[in-house]
Amino acid sequence: MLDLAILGLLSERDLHGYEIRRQLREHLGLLANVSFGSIYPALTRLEKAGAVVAAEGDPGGHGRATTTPAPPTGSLSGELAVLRARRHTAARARRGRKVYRITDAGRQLFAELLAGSGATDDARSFSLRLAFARHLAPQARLALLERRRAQLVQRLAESEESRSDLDVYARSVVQHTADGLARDISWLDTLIASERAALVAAGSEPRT
Amino acid sequence: MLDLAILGLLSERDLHGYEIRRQLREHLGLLANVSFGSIYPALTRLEKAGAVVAAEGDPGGHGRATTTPAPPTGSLSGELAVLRARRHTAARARRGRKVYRITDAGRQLFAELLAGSGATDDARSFSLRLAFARHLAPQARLALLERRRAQLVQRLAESEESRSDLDVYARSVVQHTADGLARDISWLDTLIASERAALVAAGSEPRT
DNA sequence: GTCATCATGTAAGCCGTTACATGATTGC
DNA sequence: GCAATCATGTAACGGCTTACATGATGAC
Repeated sequence: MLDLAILGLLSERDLHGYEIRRQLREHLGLLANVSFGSIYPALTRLEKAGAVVAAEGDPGGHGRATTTPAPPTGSLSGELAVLRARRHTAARARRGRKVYRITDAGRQLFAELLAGSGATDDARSFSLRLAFARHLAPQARLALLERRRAQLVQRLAESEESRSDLDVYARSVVQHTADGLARDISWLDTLIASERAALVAAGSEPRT
Repeated sequence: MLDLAILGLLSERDLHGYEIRRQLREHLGLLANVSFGSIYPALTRLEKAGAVVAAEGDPGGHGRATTTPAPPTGSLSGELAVLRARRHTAARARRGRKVYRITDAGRQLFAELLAGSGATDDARSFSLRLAFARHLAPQARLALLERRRAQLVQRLAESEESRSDLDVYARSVVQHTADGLARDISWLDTLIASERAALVAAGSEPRT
């Protein structure tokens, strides 16, 4: 889950750990309070797995040529980010600030996590995927939404079948949860509808 | 969190682990899929802490007098539960089925967890507390609701202040989340209002 | 006689947290 | 020179999950 978020952010621009956290907690409210104790190990893990590479942020003038000597393959925004990050620090050595760049393998991993054969169960995981849905093929996007919808419908059904001998408070909680499910479902319905419309507009047949 | 749930269920009737799980996943949809690997260790922990005592469910006729020889202190429902559990098995030894009963220490722990000086942060924890709010003093109940309300209001404010350069999907997620927060807040408002009304009806001043 | 359900437990591991330790840079 | 913020990391631990191991009972 964290991996997905990190790769998602990195697939837009190169970032260092501290920045990643900021984006996570401001930008997306989802993973509101992920801590450094989470992020840094995650980055290390991803680096070992070859999903990202780290470039030391100018540690004294002897170059940022750690692994990738700035390949021209579409990473213009990445280079800009590095510059931006270095901007108001001029050329000073700002402590080993490691700027991470996603690799091709990383992009592939990201795609896999996003498509997510692995359990889409929880709300956070789904929200996160949806937040990055832009990187998904239209059909995959639609599939994601529909899978989620099916889950919620099922849960709603289950919650309805056992409205038993609860007291006021428990009942209120259960009811509110059910209402929330219904609301989520109709939200998904609008999203699904607009995805369908987009698919139709693009010319292909959107039948499930 | 699990401890709270378990103690809450046990404070209503004596139960064995398997039953606890059932109640959790049917009754309350909250902790939908807690697994045995969670529950049994939790029970063991609680037993060690003296919060519950276990009575072997008739393991051959040599008595269920493990720790408490059925004290007359209000545990009538507990005894009934044991009988109910044994009912359709007649007098057969149904494998060491451990029926747990909450102790006075357990009730106290339950009260503490319910009042919750410890972080009320997450939705699950709050919902769980509210579901057991019946066991709370009216003022504590109100305090719980208002604390939660304050949290949500703050989160909503934070989410509003950073509606930045997100794409359609991310924006939709953020917006939907914010809507959910607003909805939760107005739900809490109705609950708070009815708690206030109850307090007034009971004769005391509900200021704060 | 075998399958579903009831029933309890252990072990390994994931994913994340808090707390700790360190240090550089900027602004006052 | 001191505090706030930026920046990275480690260690210990918490809570829950999955998978595994075991066995009794009842229904068909």
